[in-house]
Amino acid sequence: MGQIAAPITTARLADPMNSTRPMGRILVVEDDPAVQKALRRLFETDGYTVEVQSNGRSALESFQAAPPAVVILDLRLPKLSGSDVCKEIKALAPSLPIVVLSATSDVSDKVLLLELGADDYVTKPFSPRELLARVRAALRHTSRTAHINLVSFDGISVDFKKMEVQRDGKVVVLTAQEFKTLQFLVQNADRVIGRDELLNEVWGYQNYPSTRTVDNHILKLRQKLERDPASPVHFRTVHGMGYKFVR
Amino acid sequence: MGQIAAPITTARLADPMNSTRPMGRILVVEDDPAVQKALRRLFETDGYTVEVQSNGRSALESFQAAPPAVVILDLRLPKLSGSDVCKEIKALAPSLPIVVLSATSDVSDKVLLLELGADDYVTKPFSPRELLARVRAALRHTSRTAHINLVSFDGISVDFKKMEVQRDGKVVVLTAQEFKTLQFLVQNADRVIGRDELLNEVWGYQNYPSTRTVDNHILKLRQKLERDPASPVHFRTVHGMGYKFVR
DNA sequence: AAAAATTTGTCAAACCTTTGCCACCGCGCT
DNA sequence: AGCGCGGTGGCAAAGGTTTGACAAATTTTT
Repeated sequence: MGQIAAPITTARLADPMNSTRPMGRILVVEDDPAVQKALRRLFETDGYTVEVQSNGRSALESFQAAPPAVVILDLRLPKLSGSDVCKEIKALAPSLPIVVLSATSDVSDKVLLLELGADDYVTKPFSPRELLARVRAALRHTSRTAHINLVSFDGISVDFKKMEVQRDGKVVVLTAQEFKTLQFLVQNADRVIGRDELLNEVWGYQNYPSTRTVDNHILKLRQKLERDPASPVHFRTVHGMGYKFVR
Repeated sequence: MGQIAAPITTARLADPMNSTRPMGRILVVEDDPAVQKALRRLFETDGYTVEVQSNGRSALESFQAAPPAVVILDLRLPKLSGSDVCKEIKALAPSLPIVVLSATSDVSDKVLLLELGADDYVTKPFSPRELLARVRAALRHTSRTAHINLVSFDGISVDFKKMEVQRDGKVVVLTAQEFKTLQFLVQNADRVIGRDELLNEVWGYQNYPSTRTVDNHILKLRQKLERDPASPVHFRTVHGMGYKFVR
């Protein structure tokens, strides 16, 4: 298991670019304490919340108590075999991605994998980067439901795919964070959103700056997008509550 | 040979909004009943219509009776070898994508595949997600990029078929990796693409280098193709997000 | 109705990340 | 051994984000 012990990837920033979601919870089902520790560190460094279970039974219990966003499952498990856990979970939540860790490639039977309903598969020894990449990919796929590419209102158009905003036909340059904020607001139009919620949803659990930061970003959005930033129409503040975006 | 030794296809991004698309029919040619069952379930879950054939002969018959959108082909087959089936199909319908399931990652297989005209292949312990992704990619490939062999802009022309790039009439030599990166970018023009996504789609999972590597390749592309590499026009960086190719 | 308390707007400096670029290492091919 | 390509790590520069202070606005208390 050399590679797992390898130096962890450079502490990446919470958000792997193309998502505005907070990182999710990960359920790691693994009996080897060393691997547990390594995985925990790996994912926590990347901004996920990690829960570890050492055996199949407790994993299923934990799963039912609070379903995570992804499950990482070792096939060799005490109490209840990995395959059974996998099947159980798939029965309960078919769309929840499961990444299987297998000790060797001797499980080389594709049948097994397919039958299990696992979504992805990594053989040990695996590289931290690869596992991370697969988890990210898994998350990306499931959360891509109902994705809008383009919204426009009042001469402003927001293209989520190109990450481009135009006002009256002219491109307005937004920074990454500004864009993410905008995206979240637009996707939650008409709803009052507290600073805390924005912080959670846009900034993620990793870095939790002061609430002033939110104000600043709203400010910038108003300056860049409102016709009269002094009396904002779209980015409204709801005193004592937060902000609300209306078209 | 050098550059063309690269994998037959470049993996592609799964389409974000495939939920409403009319997914096609898939012809699965596979003799192991267990795998048959698993594959059927996998694809039907994803919305495809699946037809299964257990041997080469019946596969060809079925194929002629009603051509599917994609063929998934196991190489080890009774009656008629997978390679023959592949050749036959390619002879009848050159543009129809075929994804081959190969038992081993034997190199000779890959060469063989190229000769056969398969569009993609998946080697033995494969993950369902991966297979699904490849099928989706194959479908998109034919529907979108199949006929586009050549793209040109700003005095630069990219010939995907010949794997050749020219700038102002002069051939520019790109390495395999550079070319693949270029190809992915061009095929996803105008969209912001994160380093992670590039890593996934261009580099693949098996070797997952540092994100720095992506920067380097972009750098090279800029040096080789941009008129003024210092202020790139086509290979734009989107700070905090990734890169975006625009013509 | 004024004062006090709380919340929000605004700005620029401080701080931290990300990117561009380069030199270097290693592996496979001749 | 030499070459070329792909990958790594480091450094400086570029660019963004966060903070903290204070003004302005709003609500709550006297």
